[in-house]
Amino acid sequence: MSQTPELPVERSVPTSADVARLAGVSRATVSYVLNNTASVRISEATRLRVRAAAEELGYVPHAAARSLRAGRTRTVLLPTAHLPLGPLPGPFSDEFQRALRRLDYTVVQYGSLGLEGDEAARAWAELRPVAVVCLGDAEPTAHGVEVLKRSGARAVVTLGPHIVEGAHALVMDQRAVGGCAAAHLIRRGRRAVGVVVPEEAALRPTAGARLEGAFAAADGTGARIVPLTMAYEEESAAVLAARWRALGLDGVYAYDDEYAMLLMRALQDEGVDIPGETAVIGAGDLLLGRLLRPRLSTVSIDLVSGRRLAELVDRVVREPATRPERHELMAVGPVQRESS
Amino acid sequence: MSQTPELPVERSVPTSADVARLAGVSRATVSYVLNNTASVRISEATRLRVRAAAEELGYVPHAAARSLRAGRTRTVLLPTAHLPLGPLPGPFSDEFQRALRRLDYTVVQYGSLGLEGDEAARAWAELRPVAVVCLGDAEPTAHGVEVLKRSGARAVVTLGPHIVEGAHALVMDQRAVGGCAAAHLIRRGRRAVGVVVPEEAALRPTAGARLEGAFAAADGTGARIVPLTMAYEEESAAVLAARWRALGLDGVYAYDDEYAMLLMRALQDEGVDIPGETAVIGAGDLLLGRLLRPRLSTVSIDLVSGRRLAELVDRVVREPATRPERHELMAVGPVQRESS
DNA sequence: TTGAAAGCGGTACCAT
DNA sequence: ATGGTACCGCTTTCAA
Repeated sequence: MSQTPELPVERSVPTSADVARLAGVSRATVSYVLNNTASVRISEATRLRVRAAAEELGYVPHAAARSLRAGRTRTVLLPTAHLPLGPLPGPFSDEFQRALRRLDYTVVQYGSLGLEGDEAARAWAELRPVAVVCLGDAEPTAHGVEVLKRSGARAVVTLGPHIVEGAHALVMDQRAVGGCAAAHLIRRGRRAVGVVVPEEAALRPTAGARLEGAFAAADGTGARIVPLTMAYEEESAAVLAARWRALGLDGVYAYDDEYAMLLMRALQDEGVDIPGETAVIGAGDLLLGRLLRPRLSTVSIDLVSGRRLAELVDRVVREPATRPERHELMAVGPVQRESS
Repeated sequence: MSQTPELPVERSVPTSADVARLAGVSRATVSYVLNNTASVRISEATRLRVRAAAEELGYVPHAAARSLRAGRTRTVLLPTAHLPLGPLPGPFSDEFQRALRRLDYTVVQYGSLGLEGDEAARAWAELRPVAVVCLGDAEPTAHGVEVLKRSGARAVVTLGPHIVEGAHALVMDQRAVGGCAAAHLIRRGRRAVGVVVPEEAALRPTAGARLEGAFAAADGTGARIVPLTMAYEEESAAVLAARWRALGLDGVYAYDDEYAMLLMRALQDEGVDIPGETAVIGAGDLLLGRLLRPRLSTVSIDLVSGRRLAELVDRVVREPATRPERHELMAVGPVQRESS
């Protein structure tokens, strides 16, 4: 408190009025210049004065004031329950964000960790996003969608497994993943197929859909599906592996590659031959799956490009009359390696 | 710009004035009731009427209007270049966010993908966050910090490797990670230690700091450090492995566990004995590292709890006079397994 | 070419 | 116990 020359610490934040004063013009002029408003012609001299003043003051426009006045935002909200975006690969979200930014949206990710259902939707609605894109975890309820729409959201898009009533759904059907995995195992002659369902709560929606898909794939083939719960921990995998032979399974789809790698190692430690005794398949086609021996079979999940999803969002925003559609955003296919 | 195609469906978003009208009270009263303003006493009957009206209309307050009036937000901005949060483990960020929410902040992650340096800082400043916490990637420049402060940010916290001038820095020194890894290898008798530097641009800051730490650890020990670039792809690892013997290294610290697993497999395929011929160590203590054989040695990175970091942020926000400090937020330690 | 002024949706002070 | 009202910072008619 005594050494530095008393900086007026609480110097107030510069507003467009400050810029106007310094440049000797009106606030309106400042707005015109800084926004390059095409419908108004401002002399070059004035433009320079305004720009210089803004620069000197370190003026940054106030987004809240701007959107309050405009009556709408360009905010696209991505709610996330779990931080590393649920079941989506990194490159996809990167591309998605870039594309949205190029379309002049402000992409904001809102961590909804402590919030439940409708409470979360309310919190999102307070920000008046023009669109809400739910990437897998953090699904909105039907009522939540209603709240968002009422608050001005022109597009509520869900990539989750279910169609949420009222949402302009772009459905990414996780059932296809489970179906593909189970079908692959059955095609290769397995008749008793375990399906790992992670205990982690955040993965439940995805896991449930994948399991559902596995059941559907087994339907009418004579093969049976056995759900198995497991946590992402070595011990949990070991416990499951210990009772493996009692289960009498000859194949297992282990939710995703990480769970599959974990389980496969536990089974090997238990002396289970893979794929002889039990075939193993994961999902996601992680690079690391190729490092184990035997190499891990997997289900590759190709998403539509982030760019295309961004364009879809943009279209719905501009024409909210668009009927909720069901776009297929995901292409899945089995990748057979050595574990199946 | 003509963009409102007069949709009849465009029922306007309910405001507190609508609620007031429906409840037959003034806007002030609505505000008092909905915010439970302690300094004002409202009759129970009125409260009920207001609440019912708000409910019926599906009223959600407008965050922008509120913070415009308040003159400040409770927004904590987490800029992220890469979407799944940079080099931080998931549980940490989860906890951090939860804790901030409990302290009544609104946590918003802002994807800064297409933005460069000062441009990014400007974009963040438009949101008038009360605090900005940079979690590793997306470091602000000194000028960026200045812009943020001027725009009203009370705390600019960086967890990156460098102290940014003006930022209330809580430094997470990634150099310690590299130092720990290198020291471990040297302690175990290795004299020529490779350090993998990922080619991925997003990892550069972290990787650079870790490399720097490795150099420092080798200093004066007679051991030498050899930087090696590698991309996160099987082929890149194979290329590196192919010229391994020519490099004459007897140890390698491979940035993190994922790179380490990739490289280790490539080396094994090349016939390099691990750890006999070359010791390998990663960082991050991933579960998957234990699944390979030999089991991967690693550097465990324990962060201060997210809760504590949240409390630090809160303190700086409430007492911005707090001198920029250098907190040690990270505790690292070697975890020796079989690969070293 | 520029300025004055009316709001956007809330909040909080001051009356009543 | 409530209502009236003046703002917050910015955009955008409408006039000059």
